[in-house]
Amino acid sequence: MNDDLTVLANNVRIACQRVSRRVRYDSQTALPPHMLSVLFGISMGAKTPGELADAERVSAPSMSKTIAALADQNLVTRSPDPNDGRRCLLTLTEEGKQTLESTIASRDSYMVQRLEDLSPDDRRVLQRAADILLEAISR
Amino acid sequence: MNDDLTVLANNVRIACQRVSRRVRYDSQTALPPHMLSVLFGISMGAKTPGELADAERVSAPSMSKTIAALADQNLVTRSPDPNDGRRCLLTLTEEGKQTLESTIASRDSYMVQRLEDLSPDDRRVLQRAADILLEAISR
DNA sequence: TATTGTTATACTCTATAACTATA
DNA sequence: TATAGTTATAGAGTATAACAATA
Repeated sequence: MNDDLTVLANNVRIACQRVSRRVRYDSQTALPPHMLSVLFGISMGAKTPGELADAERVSAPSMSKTIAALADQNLVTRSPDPNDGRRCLLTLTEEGKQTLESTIASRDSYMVQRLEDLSPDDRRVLQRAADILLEAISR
Repeated sequence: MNDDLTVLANNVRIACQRVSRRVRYDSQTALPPHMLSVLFGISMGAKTPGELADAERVSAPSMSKTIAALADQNLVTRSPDPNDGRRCLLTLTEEGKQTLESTIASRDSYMVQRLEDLSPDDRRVLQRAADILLEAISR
């Protein structure tokens, strides 16, 4: 039917997965991935454990445990929701923000090293590709 | 210093990680990721548990266990290396090949759906970007 | 003696089931 | 009665340490 598109899809998928893997493996992380994802989720606006469990596709008890661990390390604060006593509201501590920032910086620094020898033209291609991909997977 | 490059690196990284995540979450997989990685590793030429442990950045005992599980499910065969009695040589069974193929097909099918509405121009951009990225991370 | 792979044991992350508190 | 979150318990996956077999 449409083999060209399948080939493209495969190439794009492989490239994205390899980049992700290298970023994960080769850059410094102070925390395991599931904890970082939660910090990132909160920084992106998630407020409750339930929201985060849905977003991370993880069970509610798993998220409880992860959040408890983050709270133990003083990276996240839990406070009761004044409007709904069943809920709790999550915020990043200063330490949590810093941990997240330094992880992002380390990952970006890895990517910068990979991209710094590219021509201006190649950089434009990558920037456009990033935009196209984010648009394509958000539809 | 070079903020433009940092911004580009961040955008590219985010796009790749989101694509990877969506592929993992939204496509059908018959096996957990670590098992699939091993099947893929063997299909790409890895021959021994040690090679795979290095490639996957996993301990030797973990790899032993994963391979044992794959052998139990008749997806991989272990046979003694005739030239070195300490080693064992791994091969995919027919069932292992099929499992890998169907997973790849499912992932590519997910990507095809995401990309099928793109213009020819956008597709060219993605193809070039995939090439650029693979080259950049292999240096 | 060094290397390849496995077994023994323990820790982490995850899940389902059961529980508490609130709506 | 339903919902948000936690606690109890168990099942994967991983790691380090100790071991067996071969180089």
